Amino acid sequence: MPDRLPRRRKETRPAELLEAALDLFAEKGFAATRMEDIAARAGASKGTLYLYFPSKQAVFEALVHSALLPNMERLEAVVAGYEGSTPELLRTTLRILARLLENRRLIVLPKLVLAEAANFPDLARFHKRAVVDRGLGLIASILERGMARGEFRRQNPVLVARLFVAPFLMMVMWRTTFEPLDESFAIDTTRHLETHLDILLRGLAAEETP
Amino acid sequence: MPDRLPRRRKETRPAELLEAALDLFAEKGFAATRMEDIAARAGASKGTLYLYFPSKQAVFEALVHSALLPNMERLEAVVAGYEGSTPELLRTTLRILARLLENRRLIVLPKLVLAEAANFPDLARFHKRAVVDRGLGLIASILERGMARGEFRRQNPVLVARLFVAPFLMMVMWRTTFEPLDESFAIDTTRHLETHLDILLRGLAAEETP
Amino acid sequence: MPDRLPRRRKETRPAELLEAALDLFAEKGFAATRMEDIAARAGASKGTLYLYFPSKQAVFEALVHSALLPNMERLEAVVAGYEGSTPELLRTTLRILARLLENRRLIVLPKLVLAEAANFPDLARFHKRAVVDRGLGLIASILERGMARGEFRRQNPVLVARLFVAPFLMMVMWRTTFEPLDESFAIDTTRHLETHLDILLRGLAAEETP
Amino acid sequence: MPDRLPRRRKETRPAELLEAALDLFAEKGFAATRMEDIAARAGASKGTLYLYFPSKQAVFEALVHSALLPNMERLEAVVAGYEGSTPELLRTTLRILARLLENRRLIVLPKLVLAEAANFPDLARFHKRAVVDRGLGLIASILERGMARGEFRRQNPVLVARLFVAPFLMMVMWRTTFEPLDESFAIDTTRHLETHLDILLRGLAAEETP
DNA sequence: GATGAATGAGCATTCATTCAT
DNA sequence: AATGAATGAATGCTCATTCAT
Repeated sequence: MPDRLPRRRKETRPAELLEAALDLFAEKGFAATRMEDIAARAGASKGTLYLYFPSKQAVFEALVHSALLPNMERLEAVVAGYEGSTPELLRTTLRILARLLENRRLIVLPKLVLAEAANFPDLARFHKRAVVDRGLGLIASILERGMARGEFRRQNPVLVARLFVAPFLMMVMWRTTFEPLDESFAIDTTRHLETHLDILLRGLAAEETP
Repeated sequence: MPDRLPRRRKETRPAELLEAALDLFAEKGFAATRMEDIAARAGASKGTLYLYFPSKQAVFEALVHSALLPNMERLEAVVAGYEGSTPELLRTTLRILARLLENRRLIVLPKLVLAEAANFPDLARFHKRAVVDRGLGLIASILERGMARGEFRRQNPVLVARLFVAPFLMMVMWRTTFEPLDESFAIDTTRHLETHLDILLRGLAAEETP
Repeated sequence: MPDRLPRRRKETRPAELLEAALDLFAEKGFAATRMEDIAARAGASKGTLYLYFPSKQAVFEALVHSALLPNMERLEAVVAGYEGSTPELLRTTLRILARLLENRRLIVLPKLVLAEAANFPDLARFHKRAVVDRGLGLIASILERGMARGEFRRQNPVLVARLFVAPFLMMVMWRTTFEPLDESFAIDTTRHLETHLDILLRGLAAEETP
Repeated sequence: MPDRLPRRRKETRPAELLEAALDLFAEKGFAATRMEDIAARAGASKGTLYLYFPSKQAVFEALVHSALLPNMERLEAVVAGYEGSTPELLRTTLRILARLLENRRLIVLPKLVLAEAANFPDLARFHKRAVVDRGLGLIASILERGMARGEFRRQNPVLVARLFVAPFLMMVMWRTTFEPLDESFAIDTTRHLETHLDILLRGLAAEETP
């Protein structure tokens, strides 16, 4: 009887399956990951996987929902409650995002969404709305706060938000694309992003009013 | 009368086939594009396609080689012959790259390479060496020129080169991923990149020496 | 009502599939037999065939293993337990092998192995070791027994074993190659082999010791 | 002008093409040999090959005709003119055939005919008539001569002819199937056949009439 | 709830053969 | 006579999905 604890797992099963799926998607990409492999890694059978998710695409979508949205909300909460200077808020935001980039499994999700967008336009649309637009909106609101407080010079906040985010995208693509090829391709994320912020803050600084 | 000159097209056929492949890869991605479709769009048969390219992967590779390398070389030539101020050189570089971004078909190639890197690591390695590293090296050399001439403050040039490039990557991903979903998602590339350069140049400007 | 009991046939399926494969290989040869045909003849789908055998070659190999080895063992057991005179043992051996030749489906396997040896060298190697060498060794041991007991004159037993076997090979090739072309090409196997044994035994007989 | 002697080869071209085909069939078997390869090895183009042979099967047939029949005729001539004892004639016949077996390229033809018989029944039929039946007939006539002259005891000559030939078939299959796998699998053809003849002649010897 | 045997649509690739030049 | 570009039928294999147990 090596097979104890069979029931009662109903609650945890979906999470276990998603975790297995995330691992495999990270390792081999979406197309190369077989439903059977996902089930096997989660210690379940193919049938069970289909019990919780009606299709491979559904697994992918659930993964995106479950992994990205909580982080989104956490970040929004931090920003909402912030009291200090806007440059400091921007630095805090950058560091929170940088910490997310450290999570080797999490980081593959945006890459996957981008890579598979042509195959799953609905998912891409959802991701744009729920992650991209919402994230850019959050950054833009920070920038507006800075402009309103005279800390930044006037600029289109949405536009700058995209520029603020671009180096994160670069890191996502680099780490998911090139780093797996060879360890020596690794980049120092922190330095990359701190330099980014440094240049950005100087570039955004309000004109000296002599 | 599209059906004249059937034989002796050995010279033009590969280019026609690559063009068709690029169109389809752009539309549907690599995996979803069938060899038969490529051939058909080029007005040829499957067998003819295999006459010129031994595999689907080979088509992809030939596409990357033929489309990216010439532009790389053109850019290097411009930079090598430049005489004016470094900020102007950076602006010229940005505009050349921006114009490449306008090419709706060309732009899908980097996206594809990134998306398929896991499936074609050799191609990814080649692309990193021949496009990414080479391109970043070129930008870094421009930045070094500016620092040497006292136009920019001292910074790690490779690091800054990556920051210079990040918004281009963002545009590539945006235009290939989100714009096809809905026309209204389009971004004004020029404004995006000009703002980027504006902030970057300010952020990099040499300290006032009073 | 051939369509009952669709599931839970895991135990019997491989044998059914191999039987179908043997039929088709016998009829059309290895190359000309399609996996789909094998599956269809076994009342299964292509996918099911691949569920049990990872490739066409694997089907072939399983067939060779499953059909030849048991007979090999049976024959060895008979020889090992034999008590009578060696000429009688040789005659018994010949009759057992002759009976195997009667099996119209079994007989195609050696023919196939020979015909496909260039395409499947590993299989050929295995077959040489597991069937040819082992069989020749068995015959050689019988011949040695006869020589040791003074029933046969001294001769290289391995060499003679090959001569003992040659007419069986001839029957295999004849029946698989020429008989299918025309019924009238049939040969009386029994007479062929009994004559063979008759001549061989006389040719091997110990010199009269006057 | 590296391309001299273009014309005038009309006579030799077919022979060159057949030689190339024989080489390749010997190396890789019939199915695995591509028409393009045959043409290339003969220094010609695919089109030229089709100029002389209407199909791959036709190449095969021409090969069988051109390579086997002359040897057949040569052997018949030797037998027809023979004057000595029948055992000696049998030994001479055996040696002529043994020498043919030494020809590594020639030897693959019977193997190919057997292997491909299912795919080319017409060729198999032709081969049976023109080579097998004719050859067995020749041997049978020698055996009849020996029985008529009281050198051999009475036996069905056709039946014994097949037994005489069986070890040659074994050598053909062995050398074409197992020897290419590993040099160490080589057999001493001469000893094999001489032992065969020795046993056969004893086995056939007329009864001592005391 | 859970299983895993069964399905079959889908696609890359090969190569004998044709025929305009 | 000779070429070689073009064709397209044919087939092994994969894997998401279904469903009887």
